[in-house]
Amino acid sequence: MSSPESLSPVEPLADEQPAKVHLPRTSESEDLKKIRHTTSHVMAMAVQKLFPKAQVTIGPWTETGFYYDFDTPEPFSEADLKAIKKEMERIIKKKLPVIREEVTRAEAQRRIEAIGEPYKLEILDSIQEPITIYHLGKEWWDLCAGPHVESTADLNPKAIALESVAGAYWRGDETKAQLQRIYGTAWETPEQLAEYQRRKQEALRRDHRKLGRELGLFIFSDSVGPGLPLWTPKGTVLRSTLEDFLKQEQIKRGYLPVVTPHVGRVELFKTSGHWQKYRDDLFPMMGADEDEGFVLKAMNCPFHVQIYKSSLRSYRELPLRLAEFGTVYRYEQSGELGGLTRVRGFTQDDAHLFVTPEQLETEFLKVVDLIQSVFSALHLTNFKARLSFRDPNSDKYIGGDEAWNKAENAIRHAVQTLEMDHFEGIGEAAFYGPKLDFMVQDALEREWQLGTVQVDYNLPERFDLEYVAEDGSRQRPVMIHRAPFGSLERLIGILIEEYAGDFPLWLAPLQIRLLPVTDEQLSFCQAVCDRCRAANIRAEVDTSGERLGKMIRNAEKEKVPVMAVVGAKEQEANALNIRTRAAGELGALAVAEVVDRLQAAIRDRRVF
RNA sequence: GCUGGUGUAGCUCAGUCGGUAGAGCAGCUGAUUUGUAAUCAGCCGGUCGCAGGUUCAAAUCCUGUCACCAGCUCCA
Repeated sequence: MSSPESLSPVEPLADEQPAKVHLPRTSESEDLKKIRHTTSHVMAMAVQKLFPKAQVTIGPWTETGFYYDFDTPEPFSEADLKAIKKEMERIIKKKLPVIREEVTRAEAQRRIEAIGEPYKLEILDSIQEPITIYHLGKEWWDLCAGPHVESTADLNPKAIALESVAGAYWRGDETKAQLQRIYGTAWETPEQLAEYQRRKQEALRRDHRKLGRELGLFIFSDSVGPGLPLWTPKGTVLRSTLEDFLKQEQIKRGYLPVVTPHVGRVELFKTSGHWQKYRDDLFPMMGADEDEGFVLKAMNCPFHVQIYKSSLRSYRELPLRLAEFGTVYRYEQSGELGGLTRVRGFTQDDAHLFVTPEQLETEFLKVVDLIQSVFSALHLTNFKARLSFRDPNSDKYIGGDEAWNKAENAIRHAVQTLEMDHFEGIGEAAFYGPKLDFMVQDALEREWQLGTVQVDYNLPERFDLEYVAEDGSRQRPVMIHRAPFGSLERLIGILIEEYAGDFPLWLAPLQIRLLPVTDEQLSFCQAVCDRCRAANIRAEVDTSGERLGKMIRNAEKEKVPVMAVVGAKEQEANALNIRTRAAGELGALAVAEVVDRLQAAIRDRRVF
């Protein structure tokens, strides 16, 4: 991964929340791969022993464990899982040898037909030679590419756990049968298993849903509806600080701010093509079935396009960069919603760049540079860049081959120029063009897309956009859609987990809290607080009348970065006794010095 | 949307075999005026997610429904 120059030194985080612990993953260890493969076979064998009617389908390993899908008349209960685990222990104790056998396609087919498992036949059709079968002693076998351990004696039942049951569609296809999937995890030693489980617990502690409630950043209300977060005062400070930060960066780079409505005519989205493509995801409003009807805005592009179209554009005006923090609404499937990472109403830090074909690559590079500098200011170093290209065998994309190839090459070239670590995701493109996505992981190591840059030859076509070129001819501009944050909601969710709630000073909803040792210092504290606020520092006085120890405890729990203790001595000397979360007690400092240092630290996005 | 799990006070959680709900924290009030992570006492707080059903009696059993969590599918 490229490491762009940091805009500010890395801020140390208070270590109350342990740092992420890296566990060995299957992709890194051949031994774990073997263990998980064999364990999954043992589980399938156990299931078939206890539930002879269960059809076994497929059972790969995952990064932290394994799963197997079964077609059963009755879903598995928790009691069933316990019984299956017991049966697995019995099988492991038998010390069955794991034997690899290479067979011809015809032979494999004959054997599968003999045991009557139609799912295996489908799998057989889709796999390449050589076809291998792995046996557990003489009692059970399955098609499997391996590798496996040599004997079930190599498995440690105490390092294995069955975790959950979930529905999963056969071959991931919604229209096909839903199977019962059992997830498990397997390790070399019980200690590794315990470490893995402890790690999952820890992830739960830095979960943004939990921290968001504890720190009072946002809420959900049953009366408002699922997937619609409400921002409390503290969360709103965080939001607008991020917004202001990006707005300033954008002004420096020649973006022009715009504001567009939250609803628009159905007709607009028919022209853009979104209506046909994403009909079910739009929130309908009155008369949405007719062209005169309205829907809630689900994307900003068609609105910005209207602004572009509002006058005849000259090549001298391009690139035209229209930016808006646009709130959009999408009716996501209910099972998809979760915390701030997947919501139904969210604010995109959206901008649309209208450029000439010649400007495309330069502008694309500039956008990527902006995204990199934003990520670096936020200390989000743990991201991956994904080149999202179309699947050449699918027909869900709009636009000609030539335009697609041109755009894909431009993106590839840009990424190479910036020497950015990346991977290609075939079939991940938007229907109107290829894109470059920035992926980050949440506390539970699930991947989310944040920033995105998308090239679009389609909308200019559909809306018949033009500019007047140097030679007086009418030309078609290219559009770049881009959102460094992706959505403010998702970004904040990820940031809460990344920082474990411990926001850097410049982002912290409250930056300094003044703690009067006795009521005698209340008015002095109030005066200092006013002075801080006048200097744009987010300050507050603790008026609870509690003892100092309790006030400090409360401030620490709320993760206030700077605390100022004020007793008789400090008031006398016009000073503050500073304690920071990151560095502890710093001793007495003059009020003026504290204000200056705070201002500078906030401006430079540093620690106090 | 599908499969499984979970819903008890603002938060974290008890609640046995069906017999009309309990703790800590938070909040409020009072006393205390306190020097670097919890001062003491009292008080307030619940249609047990919601709606039906079974029963003399339901937080507890049954059905439906809503929300949340994990996974699947989708994702501009």
